[in-house]
Amino acid sequence: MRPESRPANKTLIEKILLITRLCEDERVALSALPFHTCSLRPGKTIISVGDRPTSCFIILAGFVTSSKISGTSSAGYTGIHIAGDMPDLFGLYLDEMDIDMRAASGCTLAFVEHAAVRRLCGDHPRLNGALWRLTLTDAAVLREWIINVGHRDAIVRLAHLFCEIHMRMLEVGLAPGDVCDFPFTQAELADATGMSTVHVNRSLQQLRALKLVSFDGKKLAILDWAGLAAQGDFQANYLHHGRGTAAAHGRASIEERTPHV
Amino acid sequence: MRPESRPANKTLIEKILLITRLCEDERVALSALPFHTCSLRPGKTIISVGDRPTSCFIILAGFVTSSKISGTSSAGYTGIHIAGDMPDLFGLYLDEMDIDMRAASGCTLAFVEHAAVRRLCGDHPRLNGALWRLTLTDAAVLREWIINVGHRDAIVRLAHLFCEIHMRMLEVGLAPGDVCDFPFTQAELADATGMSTVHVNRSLQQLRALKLVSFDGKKLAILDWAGLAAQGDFQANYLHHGRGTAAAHGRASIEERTPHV
DNA sequence: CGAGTACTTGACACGTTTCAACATCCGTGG
DNA sequence: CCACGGATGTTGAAACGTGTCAAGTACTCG
Repeated sequence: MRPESRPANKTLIEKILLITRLCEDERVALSALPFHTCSLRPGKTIISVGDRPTSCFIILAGFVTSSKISGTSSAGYTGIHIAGDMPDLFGLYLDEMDIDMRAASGCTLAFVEHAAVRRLCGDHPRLNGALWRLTLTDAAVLREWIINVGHRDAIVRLAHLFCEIHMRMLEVGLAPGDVCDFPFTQAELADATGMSTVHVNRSLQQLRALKLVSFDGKKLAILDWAGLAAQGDFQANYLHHGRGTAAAHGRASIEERTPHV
Repeated sequence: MRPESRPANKTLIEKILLITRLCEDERVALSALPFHTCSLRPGKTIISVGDRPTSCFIILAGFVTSSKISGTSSAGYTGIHIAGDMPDLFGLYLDEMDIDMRAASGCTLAFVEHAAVRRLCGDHPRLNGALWRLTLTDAAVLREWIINVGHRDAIVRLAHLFCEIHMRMLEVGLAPGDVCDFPFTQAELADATGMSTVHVNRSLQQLRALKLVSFDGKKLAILDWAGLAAQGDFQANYLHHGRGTAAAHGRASIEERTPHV
């Protein structure tokens, strides 16, 4: 409730540093962002379809899921968000939320008022770009999910999901020794992959039998990265790691790309 | 090649007007954007995975598809883009393209250099916001596609796709009398919905038998909107029509949204 | 007119879902 | 401490939706 004073949005800064270089000025501005943290129990709803939030949040710890068709028995996840993510940043420019978001585990969030973010973006063009880019990499993950749930079959789907989560956890330093938290039930994996709980169970057993992963509903351990990536048809390019080129030196010019017909 | 002089980015302005109010200043700046148009034959590749474009394009006429796993026989569409869209705007901040884009029909595109767009965004904060918002509504469509291909069955999937395309065409004035162009083969619908060509054919026949749509590979006519929307589990909210509220008067405050646990 | 492309149809195979029963784990309260 | 109950995981058998294969038809364009 009351604005916290400790500089805990270090998490966001680190995340942004993954993709953009910041000057001192910009770091200071980021650190000065007013926010307040709060802790949520697993299962707690954060936002619902139709909401018009005036703030957005950074996940400091834990997991958050996005879903649609909440009414029905099966949820239909559109995304899984981990520490460092800012999953509802898109609310900054979208009128109404089109998804529900829930705390998939106990988690702590840092809320920032939209107004403050807008001010930040106005004052610091490169931070504006960095945040915009954050929403674009999220969109890139959405594209991959479309392929995953729509065009790959069960075992591949699951393997791919594990690869993605693990890779993203690695990126933010949360997967030491190829092990990371992943407190999801098989039913939740079913929601994330568009399969039935029973089939998730069976596919999991196959992945275990192949000695690719170990997963107990709490921790995810990758036993054989190359093998799992092969099994999961996983190429990490869509995650857009590394610093973006705001002043891109592209190789392909317009002429090369669009031969006139 | 040579910068065109006629003011044909009217299309983009109209699109942006759908979501944001512009002042005279901003309209002038938009109209002054240097661009050059080109026409493409159907099937022409526009961008490929790995490209690092230095410009982006607005679709002035025709249809463009985004896809992944291009190598394989079946394509795996991640999106269908129509006139007024700026489907690769995300390249402005993403290093490498993670999708392929093809002209699905003959189409004419207007290319704008990234540098020019960046300048525009720097000079006009509200245009910056409008373009950002464009990428966010695209992302909202991606979320819906995840649900569509992952959680709905064949007939519903197809019906939903038809609803979406038609609604978006309506939005930009290209579906007078509930009829719009939609020059796609059944094989392409299969790529877009993650089903086999044969099953697309059979599902189509069911939709026709229900007198919901008429579709001949060129034109799409909605015969019964309410019926089709029901059949397709379609709610238009995710398209985020109407003007966004950059200075949102939200009802839900942080306190309401996030009870402290 | 011929050839290629798109569409249509039928029969069959297969992956996945559903249902139902059972086992296991874990927190809670007696 | 143990007993209980609920949620989670596991297993089998059967039903169903969708994919695959293969043949055939209709259309379009040169």
